[in-house]
Amino acid sequence: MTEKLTKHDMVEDDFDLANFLPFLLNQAAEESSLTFQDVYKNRYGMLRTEWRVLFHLGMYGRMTAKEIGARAKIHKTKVSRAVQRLAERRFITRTRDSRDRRSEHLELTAAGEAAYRDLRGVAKEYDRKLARHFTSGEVALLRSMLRQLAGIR
Amino acid sequence: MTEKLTKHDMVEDDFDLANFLPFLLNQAAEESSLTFQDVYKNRYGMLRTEWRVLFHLGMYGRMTAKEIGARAKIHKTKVSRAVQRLAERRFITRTRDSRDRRSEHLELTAAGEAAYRDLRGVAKEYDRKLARHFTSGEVALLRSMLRQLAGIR
DNA sequence: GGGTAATAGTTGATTTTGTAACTAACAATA
DNA sequence: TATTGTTAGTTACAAAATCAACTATTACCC
Repeated sequence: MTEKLTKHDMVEDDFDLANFLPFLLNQAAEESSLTFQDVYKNRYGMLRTEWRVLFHLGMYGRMTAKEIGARAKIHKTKVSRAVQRLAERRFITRTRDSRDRRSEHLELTAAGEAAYRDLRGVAKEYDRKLARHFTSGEVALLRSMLRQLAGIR
Repeated sequence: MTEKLTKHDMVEDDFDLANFLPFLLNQAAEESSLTFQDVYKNRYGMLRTEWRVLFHLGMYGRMTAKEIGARAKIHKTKVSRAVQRLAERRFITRTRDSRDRRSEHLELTAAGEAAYRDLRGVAKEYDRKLARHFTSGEVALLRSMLRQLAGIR
């Protein structure tokens, strides 16, 4: 006597959306961002985009808004607003390019540099904490895969 | 003659923010979401949260807004609004629980089910495409690590 | 050179999200 | 059964993201 099965009792497909990579990536990204967000938010009143801009400038040095957008894949309007706020708070300086006066070069001030170092220290610690769950080989592989998925070659 | 080095020439630290896990996770998540977003956005006019709610209902069947929020870690206000929109568009039905009239049970309509199947098919194909860059062992490890980082045990 | 297209960055309008306060229903306890 | 506390879900308002249009400047090219 075969009873009627609901659609959810039947195995229709071997694909399980709970393992869908974009879904898992988003969940992991969101979860791992939250803890760190508290730090730059509470300690420096920064938004996520601002922290990203700050860390790109801290990591690679002087560059234009466009370059930051390209590297970090942040839309130019977001970069523009983040730059405004960071400049207001004296974390960065903006200087027009003399040869192409449309663009301007952004650079960390001493205060920006200090914030960057501070946050980088926290980030380092937090990264260690996240990596602690895995072997160093696993973490290396994870980073490499994420870089590839992110389109960073 | 030791020249003055700029701060970026010096190695101050072994930690490179370009490898910061939350950063890499976000980049990978964003990149991998974009392609798929186009599908549910253009094909069904859905937002990300709506697609997520739809797929939870499609995957696990009838459940309440609260359960969806708990499983997918989506805030209740986001779920509430997604449910409203999905119900307006007749992708889901809402029926009050007779024993506890605060909560209601959500279920896919035929149209919702069709959309779910369609999108799941696209997702499956896309997942395969993403996984193609790696060995199956690598992908399995990746998923498992992401689950752990996401706090899904 | 003059006209057109392209580029860097900004601004404004519209959507979407986040936060907090709220309603309605239920539970527990005295 | 009144009192107080919880819970499911909604709503209102503020914050932020998105999208399109805009300014100013440079590049192209006839």
